[in-house]
Amino acid sequence: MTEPLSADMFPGPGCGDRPMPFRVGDKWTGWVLRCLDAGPRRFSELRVPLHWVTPKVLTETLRAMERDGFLTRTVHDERPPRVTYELTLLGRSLIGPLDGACAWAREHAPEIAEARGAYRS
Amino acid sequence: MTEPLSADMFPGPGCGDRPMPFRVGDKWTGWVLRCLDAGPRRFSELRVPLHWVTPKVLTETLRAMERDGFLTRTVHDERPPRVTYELTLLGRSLIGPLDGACAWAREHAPEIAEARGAYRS
DNA sequence: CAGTATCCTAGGAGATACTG
DNA sequence: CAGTATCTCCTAGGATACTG
Repeated sequence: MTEPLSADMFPGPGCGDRPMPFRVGDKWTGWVLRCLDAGPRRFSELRVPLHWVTPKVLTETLRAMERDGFLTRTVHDERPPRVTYELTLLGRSLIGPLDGACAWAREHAPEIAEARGAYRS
Repeated sequence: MTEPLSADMFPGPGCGDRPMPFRVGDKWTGWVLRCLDAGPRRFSELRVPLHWVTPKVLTETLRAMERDGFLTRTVHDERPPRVTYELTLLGRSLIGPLDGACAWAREHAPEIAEARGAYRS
């Protein structure tokens, strides 16, 4: 059994505002990758840490990732309905570069902030 | 003396259309990084390989990179005017993750293409 | 529960033309 | 040479409400 995802797994919508010069796929793809890293999740589980993403946009993100072969969408024939999303091997292979990007950001974000502060005109 | 940049250094505008789930900064930031990798370049030099980017957009890209401390812009007091762009250490530090992203794309692009082809609905 | 259906808007990006 | 100045357009993304 995988641990439940925390509602404050990510600091907030502000994440996207930090000086992060890397982007994986669509705006929320990176966060979804993180959420699915530990195992399959259902839609409502993803909505917990990503509560600042509307269901429409989350659906779009998930569909795009499915289309590109990053994850599989499984509809379980139950009542109430249960749908789970799980990373494919291809999707997992994105984690490496994603970690690289995050490491870069963690290391260099202060320099960007400083450069922005010093920038005039 | 650095080698001149080739007009077909990049396949074409289609580059951006290939399944490339990574993005560094703005749309053309990655390409500019590549162009400046070998040494400082002037505006018109950059326009050679990036001839499918309008001057306005290229300027915007360069200004954003300058603002974030990725490159320096030097105006030489000459006639005709000469302006050169050069990567900072911070800008150079982006090359590593960029290479990682490109390696990923080179290795996995076929899988994405296949997934897209197989995707129905 | 797991989404759709609508409507709307900001700004990234491009085309075209002009200038210190 | 190294850019500006306008104008325009598109679509990713969001707000809100509803449904099988």
